[in-house]
Amino acid sequence: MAATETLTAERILEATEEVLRRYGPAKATVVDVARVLGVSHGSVYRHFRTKAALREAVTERWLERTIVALRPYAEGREPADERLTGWLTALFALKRRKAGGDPELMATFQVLIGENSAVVDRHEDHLVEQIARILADGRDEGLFAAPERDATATARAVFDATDRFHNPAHAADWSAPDIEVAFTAVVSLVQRALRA
Amino acid sequence: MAATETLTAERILEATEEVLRRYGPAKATVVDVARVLGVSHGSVYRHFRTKAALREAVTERWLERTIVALRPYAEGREPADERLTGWLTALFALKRRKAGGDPELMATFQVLIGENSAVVDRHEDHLVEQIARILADGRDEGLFAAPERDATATARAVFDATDRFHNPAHAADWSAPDIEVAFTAVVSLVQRALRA
DNA sequence: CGAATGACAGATATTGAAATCTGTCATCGG
DNA sequence: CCGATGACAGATTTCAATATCTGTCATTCG
Repeated sequence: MAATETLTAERILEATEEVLRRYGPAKATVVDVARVLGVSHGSVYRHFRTKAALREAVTERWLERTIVALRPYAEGREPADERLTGWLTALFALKRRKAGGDPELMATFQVLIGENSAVVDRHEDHLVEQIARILADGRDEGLFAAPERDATATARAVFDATDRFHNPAHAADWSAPDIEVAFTAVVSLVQRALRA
Repeated sequence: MAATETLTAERILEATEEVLRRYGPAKATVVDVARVLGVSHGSVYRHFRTKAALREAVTERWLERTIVALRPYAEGREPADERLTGWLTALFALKRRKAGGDPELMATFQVLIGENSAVVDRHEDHLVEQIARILADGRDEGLFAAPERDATATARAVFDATDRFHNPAHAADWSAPDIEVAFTAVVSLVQRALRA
């Protein structure tokens, strides 16, 4: 293949993603990754100590994309209530599109998530921080009531309350006919709870 | 064993539950059930058309117990907001005790739930109806605002918002140290949303 | 006569031998 | 000198032969 290019962690991660896509989490091997790159599997171990570390890095990269996609809502200048609904809707749409568009890839992703709970915990903290930022802005704008405790705790509650609409564990439910209705109902419940 | 007693659907269900407990969902067979009862497996098929129907019946029985345990809250005479918190807390405690006390049994239960989504859907409808009843009482008492749509839709939103604290898919999270805090935060979010 | 049995066919699960994979490391080549 | 290689040991997975299970039904038993 492109044996001329130097072997970087980045290129290995891309190849790993491709192998995971093609063979799924059960059959994707380090040897497969090396084959895609046209190198020996020993070379892969120069950049990643174990297969688990490699898969963890892929998981991290994958989750990072969600953070980036949601940043516009977290950092926007619109009224906080609109940004919150926008953020929640965007997150749901993102996950749902991924789950609906390629169920196998979603299943793969779910396996990786299950393997890397520490990475997922950090990712959730990032998401909750984005919500907390919207809540803090909302309080400053007088749209949201001042939280009883800190904004992060309330943000976590909002994240937990909408769990059914972003946690991949529920992906199977997202093709139900009335899922949109259920989502809208929970979002307006949350909005009512926050309103000043 | 007690070959003198007549073979009833009830006795078969008890035996099936025991076999599921002992061997788990993967290894529990109709032959095992028959062995526990001291009959031939053909006799079991006189009462249940298939193994799937037998497992479905066990699942239904299992879920029914939750409905019964929560009825006092659904039908109590205390103020509706207290009843709602009580109901949600009782449901969480029930599931959590089951998950924490016997993780293997919980895993078995989860497999059965996955196999019988129709039964689970009906069960959820019952639970939502219990919440709806509390909400309707709360509206009559002037504690809760009149719902924008019907009480059942709002009840479903409350059920969905607390999903993380009763859906067995999240059982693994329930031993986290701050799960109580997270639960309390979501419940007070919900209460704030409902308040008149 | 109606409930229970057990032999049976096809489907599913188990098992253990063979193949593949993971992770290491002495060696190679630019 | 430094990244890449490939042989290797132990762990894991695959595969096909074997055993068990599901669901039916003709027959038995009380």
